[in-house]
Amino acid sequence: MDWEKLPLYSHIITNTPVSLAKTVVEAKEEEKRMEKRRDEEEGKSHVKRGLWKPEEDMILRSYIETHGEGNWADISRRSGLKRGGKSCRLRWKNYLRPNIKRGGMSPQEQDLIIRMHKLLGNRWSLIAGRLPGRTDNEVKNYWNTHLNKKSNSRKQNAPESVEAAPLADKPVMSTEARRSHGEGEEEGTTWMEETNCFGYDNLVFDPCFALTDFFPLL
DNA sequence: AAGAGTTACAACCGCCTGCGT
DNA sequence: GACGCAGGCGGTTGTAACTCT
Repeated sequence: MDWEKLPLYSHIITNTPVSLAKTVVEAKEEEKRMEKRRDEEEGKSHVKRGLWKPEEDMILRSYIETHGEGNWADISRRSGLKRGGKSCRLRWKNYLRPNIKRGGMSPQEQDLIIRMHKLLGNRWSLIAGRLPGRTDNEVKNYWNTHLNKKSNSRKQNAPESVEAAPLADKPVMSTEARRSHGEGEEEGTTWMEETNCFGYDNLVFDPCFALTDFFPLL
């Protein structure tokens, strides 16, 4: 139990006055603020923010290509980029990584996102994991800007849900897209494939797609 | 042409978890 | 068990690009 986060309760058990418990939290926050200010004054805090420049992308990409991923704080230090480790990781993961698919979502992808979201809620990384080349950030953004409205309007206008729509009406992936998603490379069928509960020939049914994705406690 | 409003998406922030010490 | 650190995640914000008036 983190008593510092529960000053109102901690004082009951430990006989610590509320004011004192609060002071501990406030003191820590003040300490953090002071430290930040000191860093800024000393010029230590020169972490760059905002949009990434092409030169920065190039540096990060070439560094990771030679040294590999992992230890992002180290990468940000050693590559000479004045970016935080987290920022480097995010930029690589969402933008620079190979096999990132950019551009608009296909109707299949859109529909899959809607269905997965219905099943999983805002578990963006899990949803993105079923969309090859798409990142959680991209899926999340796409949902917030496009599909959220769409799904709301569907709820209002159409009494029958997406699930109720006949599977035969669903668009089918192009041969090109199938190939790029590795169709024919796996042998055997999964439970998901057999039941084909999403109504697509491919896209989500990779061998790693387990029931535990939906029900992690199983 | 220009300013206001809207949209799309890149990036940041804070919290949580897992792991090593 | 406590602590610190790194990485991952979802929510939120910032901003460039676009559209409307």
